[in-house]
Amino acid sequence: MKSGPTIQDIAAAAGVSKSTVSLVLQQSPKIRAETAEKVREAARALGYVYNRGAATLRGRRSTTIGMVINDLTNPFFVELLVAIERVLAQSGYTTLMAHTAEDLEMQTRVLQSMREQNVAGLVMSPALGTPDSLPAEIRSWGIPLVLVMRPMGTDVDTIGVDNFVGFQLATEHLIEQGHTRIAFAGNRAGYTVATQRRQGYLKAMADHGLKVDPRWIIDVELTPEGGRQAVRAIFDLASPPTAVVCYNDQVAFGVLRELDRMGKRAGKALAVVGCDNVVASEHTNPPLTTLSAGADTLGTIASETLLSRLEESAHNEQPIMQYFAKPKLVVRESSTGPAQ
Amino acid sequence: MKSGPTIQDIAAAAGVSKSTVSLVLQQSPKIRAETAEKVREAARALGYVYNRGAATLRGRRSTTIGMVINDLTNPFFVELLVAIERVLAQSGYTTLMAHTAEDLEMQTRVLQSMREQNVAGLVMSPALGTPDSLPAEIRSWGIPLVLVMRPMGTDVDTIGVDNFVGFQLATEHLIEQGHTRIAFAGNRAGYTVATQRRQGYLKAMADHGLKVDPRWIIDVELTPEGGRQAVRAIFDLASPPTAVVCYNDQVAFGVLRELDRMGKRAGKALAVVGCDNVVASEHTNPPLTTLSAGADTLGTIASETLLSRLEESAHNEQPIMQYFAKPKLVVRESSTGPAQ
DNA sequence: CTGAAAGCGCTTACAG
DNA sequence: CTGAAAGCGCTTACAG
Repeated sequence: MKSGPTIQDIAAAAGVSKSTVSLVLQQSPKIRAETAEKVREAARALGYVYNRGAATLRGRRSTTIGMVINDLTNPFFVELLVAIERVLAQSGYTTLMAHTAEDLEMQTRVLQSMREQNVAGLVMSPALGTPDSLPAEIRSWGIPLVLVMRPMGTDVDTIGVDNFVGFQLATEHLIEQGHTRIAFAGNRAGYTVATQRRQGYLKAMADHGLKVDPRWIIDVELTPEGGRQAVRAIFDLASPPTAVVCYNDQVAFGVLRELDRMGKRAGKALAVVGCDNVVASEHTNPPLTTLSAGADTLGTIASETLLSRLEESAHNEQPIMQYFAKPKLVVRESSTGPAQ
Repeated sequence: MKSGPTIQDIAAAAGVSKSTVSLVLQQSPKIRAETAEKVREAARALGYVYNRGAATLRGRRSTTIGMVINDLTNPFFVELLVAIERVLAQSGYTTLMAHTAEDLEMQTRVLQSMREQNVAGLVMSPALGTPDSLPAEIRSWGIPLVLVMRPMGTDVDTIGVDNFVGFQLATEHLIEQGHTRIAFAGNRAGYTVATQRRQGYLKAMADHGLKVDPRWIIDVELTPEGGRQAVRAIFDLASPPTAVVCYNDQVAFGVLRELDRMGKRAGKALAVVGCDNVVASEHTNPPLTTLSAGADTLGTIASETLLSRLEESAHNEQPIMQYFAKPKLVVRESSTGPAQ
């Protein structure tokens, strides 16, 4: 860190005061055009770089936003992150990113670090097992928080998907294809999102008068390896299901892989539906039918929710935002077989 | 941003001076243990949060590292990012992340923003078409720079892979399987990394006395869609190649997909090798043979290179680091067929 | 081992 | 429309 010219140096070069330089840099209309031009010229000539840290300290408002993500190995979150970063950058904010890898201790460290860095706001997808009290704690720090994908009560701005409706949709699609024995892969006990998804599945089954064998509801890790286990569990049954709804695309990828290894074809031996519509789902063999929440749209809404919180004053507080997008089903070969 | 207690408040509560509090927070051995404990207790009681921005301003050294990545949709870079972040966090640094999406204007903006944020150092995978002068320019800013994956001359610390050796290896593996007509998918004119990879491929072919039809060297986008085009180009030839070396796993995914669509099986109709060993390469159908550079190792080395630059003084400058890992070939079914 | 003082680079009322 | 002055929260020589 060698320290370059400061506004003081510009002021001297342009023959004005520090205050004037500062106002010019903030594009203040209070400064005459010629003066402003003279100042900008001097700044350019000196190779001036604005010191945002000093401005934050003095001005008491920061332009960095913290983004805490639980799982960057899931491409859906990468797409979400990219979308959020894009919108925030357009509004002049810098994104401080952190990855918790579903580790609560890491999450605590990361949040601490973000406080120390003086973030103006926080977008967060909480790690599994995050205590329900965390949103209230963050609020007590005076940092606006928007939760993404993983709801934690109704007191905090939340952007996510309607998992119940989505999994109902996915299950009904399989029922329409003539399936009556449908499994659910990726149930995780005590995990809100998994519960919502399971209940959407159960609702669709019940609505169509289909019985569900408890062994069809398979608790596996939410990874490709989990998906492979699920397939083995399914074909271990005396009369195995003919279709499976997977917790997400990662699980579905494992399902497709294990089917292939067994010499079976997804869509024929077992109809498969995923969730997230990650880019790779279009390129699997066969291509994966999956629920699309639109990472791009969700990221945009999340950013905009946070931005409007940052702009609001004490008098014009807006109501809590709870937005759950209705997913769409993108039908590909894994659920229909090559015939269609 | 509500402003909490400062070291001044702690000093008052603990009955010591500001200086003492500051020293305690820096774990200075100059302070007696009892005094330190008293100060820490007061800080805890007041709910104190360290203001890193103020410290940076006064101390003239920053603890944030900028990380500029060209393509987060490629999971390899995500793995790299995660590794780098982990190592830097262990050394007390915070990572400021930015994604350029191969856009030069975006890259310029992002670098500007990082300068304003006072980053102590920069890890960067430059966007395609970055001018050769950029590393020198960044050096002139006084910010240490480590390049990852994409070399730009020998004057700057660079961590990457030996693409030449890697693609030689990949091609030789296919030759050992009995292939003599081998294509290269993902040549991009004027792109250093693509050139290195192509030359590794050509070397292996030449070493084994195999001729290369120019139409086997296929220039496509470095995406799954590019891979699909490559397959169509291959089977349009009168006597098509029986194997293909792909620029990276993304391209290979498209190749596998298009083969499947044509009712052909990778490993039988066409042997396929990728590069990067991204997590998903293990879960394709069939699983993908690919070059592994070890994102984790590379990320660790890159971070450590940067950290040692940050610690060095003017007197003990270390030589430029140019580290190119020899990739390993992970052999899976896409290059051997199910027989093996 | 601890305290008083200066100052990092900026912004923001307050005068004029 | 512009300038002089105070101060954001911290660190770092310098005394003692």
